[in-house]
Amino acid sequence: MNLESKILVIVGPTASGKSALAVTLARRFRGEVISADSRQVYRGLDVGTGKITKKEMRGVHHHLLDIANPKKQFTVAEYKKLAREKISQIQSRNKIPIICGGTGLYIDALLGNIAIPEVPPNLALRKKLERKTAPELFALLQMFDPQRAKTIDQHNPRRLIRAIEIIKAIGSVTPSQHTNILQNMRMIGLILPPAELKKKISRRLFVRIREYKMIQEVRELHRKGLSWKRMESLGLEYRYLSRYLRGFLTKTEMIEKLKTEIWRYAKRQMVWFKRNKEIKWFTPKEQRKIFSAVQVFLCQ
RNA sequence: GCGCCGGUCGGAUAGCGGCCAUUCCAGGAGACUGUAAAUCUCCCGCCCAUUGGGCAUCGGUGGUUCGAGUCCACCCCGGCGCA
Repeated sequence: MNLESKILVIVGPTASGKSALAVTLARRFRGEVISADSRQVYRGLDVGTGKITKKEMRGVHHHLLDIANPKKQFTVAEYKKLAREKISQIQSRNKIPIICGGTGLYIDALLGNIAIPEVPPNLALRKKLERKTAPELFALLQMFDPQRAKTIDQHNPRRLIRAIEIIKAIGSVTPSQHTNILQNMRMIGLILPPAELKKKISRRLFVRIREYKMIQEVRELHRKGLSWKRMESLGLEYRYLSRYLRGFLTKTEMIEKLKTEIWRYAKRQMVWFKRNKEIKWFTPKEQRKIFSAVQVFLCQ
């Protein structure tokens, strides 16, 4: 096995310290970081997404940040394509790609654990289907593709619509299979006790709000034409800050709501990552252990 | 002191004599085939069980009634009004 083909992946819930670890590992083992974050891809979403700053990068190259217009929807498929390109570019420079992020779907798609049908979103169709109720959509799906209907969540309109969209384009939803799995990679997960993570989340939120930058950022995004509706769909900070700016929530309500919502998000991330048995878990403080794990992996 | 209103699962709330005590928030467990920070599901009084079953419970104590969270009396607590 040659060193160039190895890939490092860092995952974990929000506020667990992934970005800092990625920088440290990149500096130590000659790596470049590829972000795996569905919100940090957007330009202008900085404070709210906790995007790493130039200074924090400490000279390490970072990829797939600020590559998309927030007014337009970025998708997993684009992510996978771009990230695969970045991986080979980095490897051709004889460096180690370090994939780092909290978006489980993006990481699994990139690694090849989830197959993504080659069917782009069909906005017109979606708009039409959105008027239907979940039972109606499910009935349609049962008619078109009974196979897929068996495994889908029949209460989830978004999934049902996507399935129908695929069927309209290519006839049926092919059974999911592992495709093109990336070899030679090591997954490192950062985890800390719930109480500690909660505390970190609150503290970080408090700082971002106190320094006023986050509220300014959201106000500015809206001034530049990012609709409130779009903010809602971006979730968390953008959703609740926009509700605050529109006067639906007081500042205190907004902060409380955000704290609990971010915590719930962190739990969802954990649920996703926990089922991946390849991830080796560490606490952020176990840096030495992480170093030696990486060392061993790179030398084998 | 008098009058009015209210006291229901951690918080808020529905319930106007009988059928499973409702809904929201918070809490917990999960799902995930191009929106994934999104979207969706389940649990959330106690005990046992595989479906299910058993026992509680609506501030307190009595009462009316075949039957009471719901009606009555008194008491306790909170709010408002009048003194």
